[in-house]
Amino acid sequence: MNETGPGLRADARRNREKLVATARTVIAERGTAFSLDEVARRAGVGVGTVYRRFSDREALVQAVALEDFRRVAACARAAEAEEGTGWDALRRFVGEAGSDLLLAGRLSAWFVAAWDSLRADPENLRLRRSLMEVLDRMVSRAQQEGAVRRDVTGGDVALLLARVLRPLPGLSEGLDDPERHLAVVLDGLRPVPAADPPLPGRPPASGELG
Amino acid sequence: MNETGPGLRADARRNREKLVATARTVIAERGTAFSLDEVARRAGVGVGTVYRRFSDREALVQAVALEDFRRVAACARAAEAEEGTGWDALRRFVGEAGSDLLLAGRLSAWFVAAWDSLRADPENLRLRRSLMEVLDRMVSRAQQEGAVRRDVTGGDVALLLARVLRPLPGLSEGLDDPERHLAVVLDGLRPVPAADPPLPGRPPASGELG
Amino acid sequence: MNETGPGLRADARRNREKLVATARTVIAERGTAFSLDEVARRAGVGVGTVYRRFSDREALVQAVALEDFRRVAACARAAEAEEGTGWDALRRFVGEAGSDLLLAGRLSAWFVAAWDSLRADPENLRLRRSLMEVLDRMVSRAQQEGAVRRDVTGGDVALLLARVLRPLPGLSEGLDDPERHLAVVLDGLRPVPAADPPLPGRPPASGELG
Amino acid sequence: MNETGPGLRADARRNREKLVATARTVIAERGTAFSLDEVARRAGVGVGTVYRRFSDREALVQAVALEDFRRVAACARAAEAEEGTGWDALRRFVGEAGSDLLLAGRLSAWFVAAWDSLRADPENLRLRRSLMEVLDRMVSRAQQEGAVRRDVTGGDVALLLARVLRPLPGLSEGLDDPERHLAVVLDGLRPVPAADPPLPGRPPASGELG
DNA sequence: TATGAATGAGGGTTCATTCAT
DNA sequence: AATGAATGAACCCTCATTCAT
Repeated sequence: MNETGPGLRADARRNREKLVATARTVIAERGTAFSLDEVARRAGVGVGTVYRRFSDREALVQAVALEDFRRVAACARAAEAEEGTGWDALRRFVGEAGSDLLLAGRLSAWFVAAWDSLRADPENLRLRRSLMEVLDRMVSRAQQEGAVRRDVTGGDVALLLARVLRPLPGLSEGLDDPERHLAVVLDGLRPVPAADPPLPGRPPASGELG
Repeated sequence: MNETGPGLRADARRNREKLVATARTVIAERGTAFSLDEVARRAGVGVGTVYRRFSDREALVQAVALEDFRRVAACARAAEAEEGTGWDALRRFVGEAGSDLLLAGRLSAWFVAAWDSLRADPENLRLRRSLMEVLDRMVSRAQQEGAVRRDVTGGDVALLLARVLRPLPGLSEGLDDPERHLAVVLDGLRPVPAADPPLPGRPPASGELG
Repeated sequence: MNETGPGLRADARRNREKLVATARTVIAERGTAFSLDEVARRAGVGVGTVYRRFSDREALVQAVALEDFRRVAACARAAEAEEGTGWDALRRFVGEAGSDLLLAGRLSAWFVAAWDSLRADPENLRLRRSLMEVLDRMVSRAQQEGAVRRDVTGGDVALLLARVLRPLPGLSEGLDDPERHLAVVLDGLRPVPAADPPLPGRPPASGELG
Repeated sequence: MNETGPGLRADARRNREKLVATARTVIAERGTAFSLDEVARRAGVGVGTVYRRFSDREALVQAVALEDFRRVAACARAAEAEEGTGWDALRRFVGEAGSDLLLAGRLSAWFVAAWDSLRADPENLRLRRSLMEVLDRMVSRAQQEGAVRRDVTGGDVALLLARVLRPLPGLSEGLDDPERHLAVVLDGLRPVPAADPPLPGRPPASGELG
């Protein structure tokens, strides 16, 4: 059900891609309460085609999330490879998540909701693991550079991104500005002046998320 | 449809309260995909009674959100009245939102979804305005105290709370720790060392949220 | 889901009865491939009403089978009580199954298909047990009277009835005459002249069917 | 659509045969609720191929029934030719129907359901006529031998076989033993002691079935 | 006023059938 | 000729909402 390779006929692959893209849009609009019929209609195909490609609703959601994770993971790897410091890499990644990657980021964040079934997919698992490893390395380097407080982990970054990137539905245009609030969070990750108490709770291990 | 006053017969009011409380529980369990039948059953009344009290599904959700907003607003007023500094008040309010107010906070955050229809209800409007005024005052005082960066508003605080408090569904037990991440956000609100760039975007005016 | 008692409102009970009766007809026409929508339409109610009374398709089938089993069991008890010999009771029961009970008999026979789920219903279990006990007694008595061959059991009678009563779909009118073939079977149950070999296979114990 | 002759390319004929054989198996497993996709998949061809060979679902079912009728008819002719008496031929035929021919018998019995459309196919018509003629001859001879009651016809035998051979779905393993009950029926065809009343109803003329 | 029965639109899913490759 | 992708009607079932009791 996750055929993406060249095994698919050209038109079938086009349809599949159209479906995933349409699903992303519809989901962004309607949230999890989207309807497969609507996706099919707006993609210009019959419902049957949706079911030929995706065994069920869940599978379609997974496919969207998978594509998003791919982009996010690629972006993280690029930031790590091309930036000179851990902090710069982290800042670039978070920045891109909030602007260029916004939609992708929102959706993969949103679909953390499907965590259980996502976990089942091998490629998804691999992607999440890889993403967590990159984030952990970025955070560690930035901590050694003295640029990030020592009591956070890559997992914290992932979860904070997920929290902030999800859309706040119902807000009037322009109010839902995740970039702005990501910047606040980024500053919250800086080393703290002595006065403030350390973070409560337990830092999430990357294995728990990846 | 939102009669809460003494105009209601005693048993009718009891039913109404039971329904709102049950709805809160059911919504917390099932998310937005809860069913009115289940609420009615678990409240021990017929569906008809739900409709006598709440014109439709939306109205019930609003009623729950309203009660939550009331608690949140009361908490903010108490923090403002009882704490010596704006920063202490802000910290206390955010802290309570993450612990004591957690459920209420999550729900009201969740129901930001119903923002448009919530706006219609006069009491809700009043509550939100009042909450926003308190938050704005807290932030202003804390900024004058030099405890909070100058480029944020009470609206930023409200939105950041909403973002962080919403549950991250699908996480394994213990991973979804909003208190921890509220602490990061709180630190992000502190005045920043000169190096970091100012927040991007536009500060939300309290009127846009209240 | 099997409320038949007085707990049901009068109109609700009327609807329930109409639904079971309609279902019996539709099933007789279409076989197991009948549609709930058609049952609802022909009963003059909405689909929702079907689902309010019967948790699912299976439950409706069970309800039909249950009513049929009730009639069949009652008929067997009457035959046993009112006929002077085991053979007469057996002959009367089989005869009634083929004429008066025809439809009921066919359906309960047909719905042996749902054996597994039917087994789950306590009343159904009780009815089938009771029916098997009566049949076993009839056969035993008739065997002692020398009227029935000694190598058959009440279970054989039940299975033979089930086989012969099911409709032979597609036959032109008048060709599907189960009464005629029940008479052949009844004669086949008579003690056999010495020459013929005994029945092959193993006699079914009544416990296996009841 | 029923090309079986040499007009078909070798691979096409192989496909056709594979499809009929697979269909028989799948139908035996799933009953009438089988799906063409499953047949195609298990036969190792595309659905399109099914439709190239069989105009629709019905036609495939007919093809299966046809092959079965062929076997049954051949078996009847062999019994008639090789047995010394009409009774022996009849007994052998019925016995083989219950053992060797069991599956074929069940299926053709099952597909009496498709009687109407079967009637349309010329080969099927010819086969059924031929089978009925053989059965009528067997019964007549056996009646002249004094081995079979005078009030039954070949059509009765055909219908009784159809009734008894159809599977009783839902029975636990071993309970559905058609051989045993065919033996009862065979005994029921014997001449009856004077006491019993003659068969009710009207003997089916072979023309009505063939 | 409270109850819960009835309604029917709508969503998920399957599958016979058609058609582009 | 074979393949399997696409289509869409039909079915099961749920649930918000209305209405008779």
